[in-house]
Amino acid sequence: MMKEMSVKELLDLHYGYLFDPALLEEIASAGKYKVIRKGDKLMEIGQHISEMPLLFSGAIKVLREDEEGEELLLYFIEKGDTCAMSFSCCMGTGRSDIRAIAETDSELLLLPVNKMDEWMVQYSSWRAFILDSYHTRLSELMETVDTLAFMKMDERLMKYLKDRAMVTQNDVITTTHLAVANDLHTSRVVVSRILKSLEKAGKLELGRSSIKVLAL
DNA sequence: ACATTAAGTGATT
DNA sequence: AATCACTTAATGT
Repeated sequence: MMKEMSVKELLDLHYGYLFDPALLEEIASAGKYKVIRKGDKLMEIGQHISEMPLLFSGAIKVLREDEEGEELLLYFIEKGDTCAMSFSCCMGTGRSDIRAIAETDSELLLLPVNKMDEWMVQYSSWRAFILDSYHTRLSELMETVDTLAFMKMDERLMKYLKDRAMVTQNDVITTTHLAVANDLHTSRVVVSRILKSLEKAGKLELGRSSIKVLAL
């Protein structure tokens, strides 16, 4: 239906109001446009980072891993967002602390870190954007910490499902209880039990490999 | 038809 | 909330 858009057009559409024309031009020429499919891995723990993603559409899931290789979901990066963390990561160790996987099909632009550095001093709009992104990421991280520390498993699960429905723009989540358990760092049995009780409470509808969130 | 994977459940810690 | 053990149900080949 929609005609193919050039990178520049996509940039103008999603970020035009944020950056000044000169910067938009630079971003368009320096960035590498990429389309990724659901489930694709964007970043692995320990992998070297030399680029920062700028999301046009879709959502990226950011995970942490413990010593035994068990995962834990940190947060989602949505369209119009970026991961400024990768910037500081490059300045420091240069290696990723996290794993990033596409939650949905997504379009993004990869920006080389050295360029970002230049833009920081040249463009105040870029500086403001990075700072704001930093703030957003930190807030989300703190929210995750709160969730982990203060909420019970059933509340955590419900929040997780709502978040996931939100970023995918879809109240039906296609996943397995096992996959959910891995994201929340718990066991499948626990997830199955809580999901059942949430269904009885009328908050969900369960199917094989699908969960429909009703209480949005 | 058979094997595999997803989900449900009681009992125990 | 986690783990074990076992069952049932849906799906893939």
